[in-house]
Amino acid sequence: MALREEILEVSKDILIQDGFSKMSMRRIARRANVTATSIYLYFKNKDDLLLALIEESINDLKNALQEVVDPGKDFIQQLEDMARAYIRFALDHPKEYEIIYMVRPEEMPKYPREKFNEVRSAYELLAGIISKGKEQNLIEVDDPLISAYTIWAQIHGVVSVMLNKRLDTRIPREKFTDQAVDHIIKGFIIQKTPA
Amino acid sequence: MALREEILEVSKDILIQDGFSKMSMRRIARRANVTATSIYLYFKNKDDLLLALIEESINDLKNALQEVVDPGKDFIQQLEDMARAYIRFALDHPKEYEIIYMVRPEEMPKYPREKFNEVRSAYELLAGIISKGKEQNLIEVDDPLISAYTIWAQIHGVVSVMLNKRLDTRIPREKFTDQAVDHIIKGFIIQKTPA
DNA sequence: AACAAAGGTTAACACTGTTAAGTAAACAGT
DNA sequence: ACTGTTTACTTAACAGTGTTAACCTTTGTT
Repeated sequence: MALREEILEVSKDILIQDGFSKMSMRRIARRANVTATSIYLYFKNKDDLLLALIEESINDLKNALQEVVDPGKDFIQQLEDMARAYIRFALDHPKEYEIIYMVRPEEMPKYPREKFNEVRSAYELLAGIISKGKEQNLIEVDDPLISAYTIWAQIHGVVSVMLNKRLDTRIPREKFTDQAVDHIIKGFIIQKTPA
Repeated sequence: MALREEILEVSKDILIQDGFSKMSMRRIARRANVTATSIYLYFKNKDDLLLALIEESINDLKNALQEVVDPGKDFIQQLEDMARAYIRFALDHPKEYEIIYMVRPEEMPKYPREKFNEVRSAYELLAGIISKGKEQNLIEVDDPLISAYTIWAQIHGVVSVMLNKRLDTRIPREKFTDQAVDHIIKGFIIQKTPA
């Protein structure tokens, strides 16, 4: 059973150091001092292995977010903290973040629905915060879950543009993230004092 | 020279119908009634071919956006039209949209910088609209280009969550996009009348 | 007629994911 | 102590991959 963990570790190393295209069964096996076929004793196929890696990464992200949650803080501050934690995680562990969104679902129809529930719990972390804001009438929200997804999606977009190096070189990263976070949050807040 | 176009067309067909993993040089060649090596007469390698496909898709997206631009319309309406046109394009041509963001830059360091300039022109389409809003003091903007990227990123995130089937099944797609567009735009607008 | 370029081809190399079949060691039951 | 079975792995093979070097034809030019 130790080999399973070894395979996961080696796979992740290769993925991070050498890139996705270099992550072949034989290469993984070689670095784990077994043959490629041994991997199939612990994973149904390559997709299944990839899935396990995705799961790990999702958990890491979830933990990074969980760490930053502080119910004592002001509501808007909480939203901002989470957004920034998310962005920081993605920029600090770009490969790990990429893994999460790497699966092209059309090519992986076997992707088990229930696996996504672990991501869901992260959404619900955010939805919880939003619900509180709603109670305090600080925020204009219909369904907190939808709002959580909306915020999530927007942040993911911001991050993904940066990770894919799609950002104009003339734009400083920090200014971009600052403005993005600012706008995303403002999109939800009820502004009581017009500028 | 006609073969080059034939290859592009066949490649796109395979990519859309059979998925990325099935898009092999030999399969493309077979369907174009040539041998795989012939492709190398027109494209340096597979990445180069993929790049050409990306370029095509970007242009299609750009055209879809261009169609919707109408300077006669109200500024906020223009923003919304563009956002909706973008989302519609992505949802109507998911594979084509995916192609645009398919490149994993780490694995494709040869990606020529200047190619991105064509995307840039699309950003500048958006930046132009934003500039007008700034002049009219309808919008709170520092640098229109940054804002254009921010909006773009947010919309991309929204779209990408849906395309990757990451959206909670309990959430109706339309409600999600409506709310997303609403919030993204509101994040930029100076609200004069608090609710 | 001779030469060169254009537009292809065949054969091969070193890889890929995956499967069927085999092996060798550890353990369990009688 | 002899079976039988399970566990953990290996070897060999299949069909496919991207890519290159070398080789043909056909076409056009001088």
